[in-house]
Amino acid sequence: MKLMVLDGNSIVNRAFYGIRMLNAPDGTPTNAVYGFLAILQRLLEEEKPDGLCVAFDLKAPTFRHRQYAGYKAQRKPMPEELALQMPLLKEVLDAMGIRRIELEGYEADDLLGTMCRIGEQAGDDCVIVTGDKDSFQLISPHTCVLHVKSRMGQTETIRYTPERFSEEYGFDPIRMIDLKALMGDASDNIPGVPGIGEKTAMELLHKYGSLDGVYAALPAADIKPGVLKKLTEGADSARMSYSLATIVRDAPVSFDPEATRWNKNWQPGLYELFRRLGFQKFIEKWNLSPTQEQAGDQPVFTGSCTMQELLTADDARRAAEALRRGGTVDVAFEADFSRMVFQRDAEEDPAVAYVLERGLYSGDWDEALRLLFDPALPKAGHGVKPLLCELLKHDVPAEGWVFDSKPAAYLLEPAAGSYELDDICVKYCHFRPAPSAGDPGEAQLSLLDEPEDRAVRRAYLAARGAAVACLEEALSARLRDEGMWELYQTVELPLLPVLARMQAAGMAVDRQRLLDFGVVLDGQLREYEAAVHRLAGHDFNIGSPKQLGTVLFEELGLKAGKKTRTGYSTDAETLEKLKNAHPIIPAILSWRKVSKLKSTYVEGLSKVIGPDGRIHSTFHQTVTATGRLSSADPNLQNIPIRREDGSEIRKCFVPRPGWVFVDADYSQIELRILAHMADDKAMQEAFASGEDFHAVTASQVFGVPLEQVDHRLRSAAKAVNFGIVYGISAWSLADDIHVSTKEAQDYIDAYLARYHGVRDFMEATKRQAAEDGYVTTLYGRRRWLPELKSANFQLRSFGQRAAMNAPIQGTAADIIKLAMVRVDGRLRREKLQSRLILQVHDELILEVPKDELERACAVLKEEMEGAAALKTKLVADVGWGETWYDAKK
DNA sequence: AAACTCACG
DNA sequence: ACGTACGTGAGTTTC
Repeated sequence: MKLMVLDGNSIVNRAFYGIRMLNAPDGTPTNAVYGFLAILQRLLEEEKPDGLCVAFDLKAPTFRHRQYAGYKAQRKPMPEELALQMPLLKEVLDAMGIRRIELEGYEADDLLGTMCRIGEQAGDDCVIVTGDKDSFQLISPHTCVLHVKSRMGQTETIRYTPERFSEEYGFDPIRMIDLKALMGDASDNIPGVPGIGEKTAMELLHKYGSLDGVYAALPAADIKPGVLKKLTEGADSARMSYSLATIVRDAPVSFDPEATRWNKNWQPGLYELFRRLGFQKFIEKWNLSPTQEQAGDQPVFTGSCTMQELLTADDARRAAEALRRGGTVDVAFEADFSRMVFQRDAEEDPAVAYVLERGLYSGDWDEALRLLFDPALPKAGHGVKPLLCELLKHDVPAEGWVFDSKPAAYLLEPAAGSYELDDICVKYCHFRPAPSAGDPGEAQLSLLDEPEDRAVRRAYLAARGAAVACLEEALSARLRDEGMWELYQTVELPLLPVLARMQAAGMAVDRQRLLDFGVVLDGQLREYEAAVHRLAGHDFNIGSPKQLGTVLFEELGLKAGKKTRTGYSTDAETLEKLKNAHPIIPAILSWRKVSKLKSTYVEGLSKVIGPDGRIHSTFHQTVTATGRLSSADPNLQNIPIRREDGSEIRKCFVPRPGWVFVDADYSQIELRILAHMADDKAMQEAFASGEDFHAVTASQVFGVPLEQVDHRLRSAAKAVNFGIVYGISAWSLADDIHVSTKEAQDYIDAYLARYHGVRDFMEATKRQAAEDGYVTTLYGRRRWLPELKSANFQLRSFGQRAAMNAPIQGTAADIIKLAMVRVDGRLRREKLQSRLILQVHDELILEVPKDELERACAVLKEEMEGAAALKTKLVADVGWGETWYDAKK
């Protein structure tokens, strides 16, 4: 059988520091337990062990041979939040029916060692899961270690087999004991040989194989005199350390691998326990249900009402008339728009829901839509953008929408990831929308799986409509409380129809030109491929980083740079450094570049050209943490431009015949926002001078006259400017511009000294973020930063950088969104045919009839520059042309 | 599904 | 001491 044994203490520790603070509804901290379960769940899926057992430390004042005076004395006490969770974890494991083991006076390691020995002797394969490296000495042909690491809040495991271990350490796993005997381990209070660190210890072991080998060779060995002295003097300590580092493999336990067999043998009370802890995810994941009655966890709201089918044009007219007499009309619809439900949002009795179904309606469908989506009718819904696009396809105006719960929920929690109506309804209104039981068709919850059940679906839609009404009240109040009501009313909500119109309009593509370019790329691709294969001496898949790594770093013996988890890093930055080391490198870089252009852009874009010859991207309004839009299917916000040969793609984007593109981008909008928000006079002056901003920065920061700022100096200043916006650190700036960390720190210091307004602003922002748990933009958009409270250094640092970046990036997002609303509104008010078709973060693109060119350019520039009155005036640079490439040039 | 790489602001 | 630039989406390979 396959036996999996886990180091409970070590894993829970990793989980605690790796996962942000979580609490059960009653306030009990749960992040460590949650993290442990997340890891366990993944391991169960990936490893599919037959048996499993979790070992825990149980320290007691009894004698044990690994103990000596002061052992573990230096280890910091467990934080209270974690200590509280230990009994909880054990309770959870018991309820899950998972065996655990602990023994007075023994550490988890010893129990793991003992269990694996017994398992191996019984012919089992063992997998040890731990976050410590101590257990590496247990690795054998039948025992491997899964090492749990957490980085950037994500946990991952690395499998150490004897081969993998030897590859990394250069000696056998059992020599791990020797290594520790030499270098010691502060966290385990193993002294080792004083003065010998990891490097020296590794070197010695590589040379002499073992601790005994080192001391056997000692007198005559070619060891540096200093090291020799330390080894001689530390001999006793080394011996003692050796025995301290040796894991016990015969702890007095009666362990039977068979008794650990596990197959989801849940114990009674597991559901209740998970519910109490708020582990909804695991309840769903493992399909747990309450053992007894224990009806649903949320009150169910049915939105019960009288259904009225709309079958004829007359029905539709009458319904529209009736709806006009209520307040807001709540609309719910099927994803394919084949069925829609309209309800009056008022405490009217009896409540009526009008049902419009494509299959049942006898009149002209488009006319029905026009009647029921009358711009004069105030309407509300959830996630209505797709509906608006559909309406536009039918020439029905997308106007008169007064509320959409999806962008509202997004503003309240922009990092939530998903805003399903049911979920936010539970969250903000404390009920789950469900069909009413009294409706025709005896709607049952279980029937929800049967979409063909018309009555159930209608009732469900009615419940959704009712939910929207409740959400409007709840979310509006929350938005007001949190200072985002105006942002919602003046930016997000009005933007909705603008985005819908952009999506519906799409952007035309010169398919032939795209395909021709594809043929050119194909030729290049073959050339580069042949060159790479020839230089490698054989064929292989250049697109496989794994194979590429083997060829470069093993066969050709090039010097590997940084490593990734799974092997050698082969990204462009790494290869760039090797450019002169071997002629294969430039060929690979060229292949990569061409291959990317071909597959992502030529092929990717060709695939999504619609029957109308245009590409209709989706602009997501509820995705980014900062308030930006994102674009998908396809992503039109990452079309090449930076490199010469990539911009050929932009030449394939063309307006309809007789029209042109007008393109405008904000000049340095983020830095202008920074100058304004930080109220930094020096930076504001730099902008006011009208000179090249990065050059002025260079001049001011490095104390050089403007005329003497050369390219190198300007580049450095530009990098610092970017770094400041991203939440800078010397380490990463150094990495980016290839200078020493000290030099980078000097640049930053000089910058912040010159722009002390920026320095104060960043400090104030960080302090504010720590106090409030969130940061805001100029217009009140919020980003929550739970990472700031993390016990994990990396996560916390990330939170601080995000805290500095979000107000700037987010304010830029606010401004361009407002600009979009203004541009769209003005074009329509002035009865121009020109239309907004694309946004790329700081850039807007219009499709414009040639005779409107001048007007459109003026409108675009004015509305963009006038979108915000900053102390540092906004500047938009406008261009136009027959292709996207030409318009931006 | 996750990892890697790379396109954009 | 710790080790990352901020924000996205897509194609390919590998597990």
